[in-house]
Amino acid sequence: MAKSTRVKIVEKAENLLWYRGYQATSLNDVVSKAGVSKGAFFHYYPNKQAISQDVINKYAREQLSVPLEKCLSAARSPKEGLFAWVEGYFAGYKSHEFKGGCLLGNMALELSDQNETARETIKGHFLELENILCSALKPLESEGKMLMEARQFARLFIASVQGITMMTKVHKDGNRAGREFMALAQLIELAIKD
Amino acid sequence: MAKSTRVKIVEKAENLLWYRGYQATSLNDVVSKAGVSKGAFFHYYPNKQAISQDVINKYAREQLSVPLEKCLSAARSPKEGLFAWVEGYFAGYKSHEFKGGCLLGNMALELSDQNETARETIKGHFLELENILCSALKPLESEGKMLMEARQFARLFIASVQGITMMTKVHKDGNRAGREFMALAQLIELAIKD
DNA sequence: CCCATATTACCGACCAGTTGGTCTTTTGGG
DNA sequence: CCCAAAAGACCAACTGGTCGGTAATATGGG
Repeated sequence: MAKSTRVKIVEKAENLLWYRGYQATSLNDVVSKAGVSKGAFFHYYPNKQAISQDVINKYAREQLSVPLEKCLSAARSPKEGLFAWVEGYFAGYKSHEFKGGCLLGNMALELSDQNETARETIKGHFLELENILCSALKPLESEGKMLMEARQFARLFIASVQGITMMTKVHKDGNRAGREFMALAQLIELAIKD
Repeated sequence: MAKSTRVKIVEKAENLLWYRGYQATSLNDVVSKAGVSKGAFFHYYPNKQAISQDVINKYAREQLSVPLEKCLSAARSPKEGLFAWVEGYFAGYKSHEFKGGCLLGNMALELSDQNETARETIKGHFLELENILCSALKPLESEGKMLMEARQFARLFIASVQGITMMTKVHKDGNRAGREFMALAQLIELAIKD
């Protein structure tokens, strides 16, 4: 079955918002690249903000929380789950030649000060990631295996992932990126005992 | 002496680029807020890119590398220098109500994929910070006080600062921000022995 | 089953406003 | 008088969004 107009729009919008950002993505771009008319776009979405919200939610779910949960539940221990996730995230990023980075992080910096509702949405997604990590790490904390409070570690981990994603986008160097993500693994190693 | 037109332009441009980003800052805004004419602007700068480069360089020097070097050289040890810098950075950020974040990081995400020369400029500034940190930490490495390679730690530190700055911009919560920056201090504590 | 009536999906010209940038003109100190 | 500095009118291209209209699809009574 052919892709519905709505799906064509949201997929192209995700792609453009991811790789160009909010301001640099024009609705004309979205509709022409998606092969639909301006009218069709405004039939489904009232404005640019609305589709951006949709895209942010879709991205956070499909690219972040679902994979993270999958890694954590599939692994034999939270620590191994984290390693697996870092590896997968790095591989995916590398396969895109370190372009785009994390849509959620990009939108976070571009929109947080300009659009309060976007900020709230993004904040919610980051909190969800934090909670997913926390609920996986809490057991370790009770066993005394955490060298840092679980929640504190979760926050530092998320921030480091975002920071490393940024640095990798700037440097666009595979070797360096590898070492950068290795440092992330070292952080896990430092903070969680076996 | 009164501020020269050039200075008025660059200061206002820095302010707008910092708090709104590249695309969201229009030259009309810059000139009207700076109280100068369009003609005056284009007398000093050939285009928007050029002044953005100037602003990025000014910011990286005045807000990042100079303060970092000052903290490291004033402290009794690199570790204490880092703590002092984190504290100062946090205090400055807080006094702006966690708005804007780090101009260099903002531009990194917004421009790295759109403008190769901007990317190179930003990359250079991040490398400089890395080198400043490295040269301060190398001695500790020889003394066996580093639990992580000095360069590796420097990179993780810079990335974490960027990530935490991002998270703080999103959450805009003073208590949370304090804990977030505390985690940064813990990272230093974990990686450097006394 | 047929067909009138709604409803939804879609089209693309068009709108006012803004953008980065150009060009001619004016100003005023040395 | 000269010329760097400054002014601001102006421009084509583009922006997000509107609008009047058409085509396709459901719906439901006779």
